Amino acid sequence: MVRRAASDSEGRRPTTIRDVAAHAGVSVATVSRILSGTYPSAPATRSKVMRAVRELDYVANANARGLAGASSRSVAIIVNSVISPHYAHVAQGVQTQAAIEGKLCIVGTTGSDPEREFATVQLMREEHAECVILVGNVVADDAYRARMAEYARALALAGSQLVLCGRPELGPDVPALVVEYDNTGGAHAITSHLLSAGHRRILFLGRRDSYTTPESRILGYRKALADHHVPHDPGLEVEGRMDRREGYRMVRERLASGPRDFTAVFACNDLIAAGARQALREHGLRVPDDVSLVGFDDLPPAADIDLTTVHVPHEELGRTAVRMALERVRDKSDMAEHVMLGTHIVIRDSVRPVIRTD
Amino acid sequence: MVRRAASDSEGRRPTTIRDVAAHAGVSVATVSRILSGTYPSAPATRSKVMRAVRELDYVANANARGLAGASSRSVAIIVNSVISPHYAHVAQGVQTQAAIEGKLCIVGTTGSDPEREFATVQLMREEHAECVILVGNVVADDAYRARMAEYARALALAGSQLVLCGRPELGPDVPALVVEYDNTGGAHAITSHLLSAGHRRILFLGRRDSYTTPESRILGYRKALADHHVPHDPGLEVEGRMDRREGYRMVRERLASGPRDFTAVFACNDLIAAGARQALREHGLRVPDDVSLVGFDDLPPAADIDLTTVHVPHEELGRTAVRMALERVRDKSDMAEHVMLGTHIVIRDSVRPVIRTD
DNA sequence: GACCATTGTTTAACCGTTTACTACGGTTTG
DNA sequence: CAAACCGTAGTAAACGGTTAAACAATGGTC
Repeated sequence: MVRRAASDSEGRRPTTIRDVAAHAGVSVATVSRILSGTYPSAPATRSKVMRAVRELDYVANANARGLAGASSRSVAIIVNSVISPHYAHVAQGVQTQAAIEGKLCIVGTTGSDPEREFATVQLMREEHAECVILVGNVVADDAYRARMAEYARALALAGSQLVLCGRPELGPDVPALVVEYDNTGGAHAITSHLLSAGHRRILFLGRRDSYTTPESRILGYRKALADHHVPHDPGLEVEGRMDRREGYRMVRERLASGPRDFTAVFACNDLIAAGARQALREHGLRVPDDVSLVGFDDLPPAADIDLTTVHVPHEELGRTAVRMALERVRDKSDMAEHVMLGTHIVIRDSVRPVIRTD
Repeated sequence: MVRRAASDSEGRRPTTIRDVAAHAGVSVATVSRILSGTYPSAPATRSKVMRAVRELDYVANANARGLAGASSRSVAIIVNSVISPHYAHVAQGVQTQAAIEGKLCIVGTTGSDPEREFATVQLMREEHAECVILVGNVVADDAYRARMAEYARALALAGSQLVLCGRPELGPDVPALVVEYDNTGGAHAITSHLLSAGHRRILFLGRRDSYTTPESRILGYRKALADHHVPHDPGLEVEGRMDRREGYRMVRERLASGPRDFTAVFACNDLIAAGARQALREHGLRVPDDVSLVGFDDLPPAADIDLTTVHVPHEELGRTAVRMALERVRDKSDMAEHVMLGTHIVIRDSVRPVIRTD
């Protein structure tokens, strides 16, 4: 079996604050106070202690520190997957802000499995993270909401704070912060952009009922149509998941099934747009000359394919989530509980005015 | 607004193991043992305890648990940036394996700043992570190596384990695991692929100076040339950073500066290849008809542009790093300390046999 | 009916910090 | 001149678990 007996496993055990105190000839409390810098101390004592720390290569034990009441130093973020650019960029923002605040970042992934999401939140609760940031869209049925609301309360009770990042709130009395971005507004703006260019039949790719993100985007699309008095044809809303392959599939199937009945495509995100673009090309249709194409997200690949799209402030989303949560936890102030960050369209070269053939 | 006033901030403090014990009518020790499942217990007691846990919504305090000697539950990973696909994929592997082993994952980012890297390792030491995985290439001068070697020793002393992932080892007596992949072999293979297609003048795009990854890739390139008895022209090795923009720049400048003197391009990674491809196209050169193009990494964008490239087992890299480190920490066995994962070329549609014009 | 092995539980000693209290010289102050 | 104050530093009690060792209950054996 494993021996971790004090005898052999480690010739020396790691240095503790006691060792430092002894080495510097002061008390443990003094060392603690000097290291946390939260107390006046005589310069002489201070330098004695610092020297001891250096000589013994001492680092504090985060567990002990956390136990003894000092607030934990960590921020938790839970995402579907680390390799999705969308989540990665939000995570980057979280990282950045966490680093600024001197915290470190615990990451959990769920693979889009609600059960794993719950389990991960629980883990973060064990870990006493200062806040738990849940990012990304999700199927939001009532059972889910109710259960997550419980978790939010449990976190609050433990002095932590749940943050919903890029997803709608759980309910009126749930102690959770919400940092959203304007999906509907962005979709409205970019649809209007197409409409202003004269497009009337705009294919929407990526409809998925009950997923919050595509749902609010499609709302913006419909509203823009209505505002421009363009009749809404539900047949133009194609259903599919939010990845490149699906974008390819949706357009390919659409083109195979009959004559082209649209002049522009609004892909629910840039990945879908990339796939759609490929399918269009393979069908001999050039973007933007033959078909206009827009996306949503403005992640790096969008620039690569000159895609006009909606910019989502991913990193700012992450940073804001951390900032708000920490202020909340620190001051217990009555700060905003719901923030909506703006989106705006980024015009590149994937839209052309429609040429009226009639 | 929400009231979180200090007075009632916590009407109840979070549940402790003592509360559970009282509620179940057993001792604290019994609860602890039943929860960690590391001790026989009567079914009746067990169910009493579990019920109490459920009723009180108890979760253990990770800090206390970590303090009391049970090994920590976390794995640390340090990367340059979360939004780089390369790192993201390795991180995904780390996440996956960590989840399997029931650990969670602390992530630190360095922004390629060695100083921040050191600081982050130190933080992970405080945090008592079971292992610290350092991923990505780095300028590896002697001073850096020596200092990192010290950190490796400090970690080992504390029962943790440094893992270098995708970078060369620090030195002979440094207690650090190394999980690499075969950069040189991959570069050799794909260069040979081009050579077999008849290409003789192959432009190499990437950085040469002291960064470990491009350095070992260029070595494979040169060796393949030598093996095929093709004269090596240093003028074909173009210098630039490892991103898309630079790939674009390098090719553009090259084409602007004189007649095209190459038939194929070996981009040091897929991003460079994507940029190069765009520059080629803008210059009226089609891939692969006019110019063959290969990359390195095999990340998703490569498939999008039909790029023949070298597959790097990113996720496996991460998984292996965690697996090895944990076995090491557990058994203190004399396992392999240095693993080299294989790479292989993935043939898509970006290479054509050269048409001899002479 | 005393003895023993087995099983299940409790007692108590840590783990390494933080943080009230407290102590103590030396100034001010009333 | 005693009292209040100030800046530092020490003492010791948490913090919430784990775990070795002690202990009680149980049933089987001679």
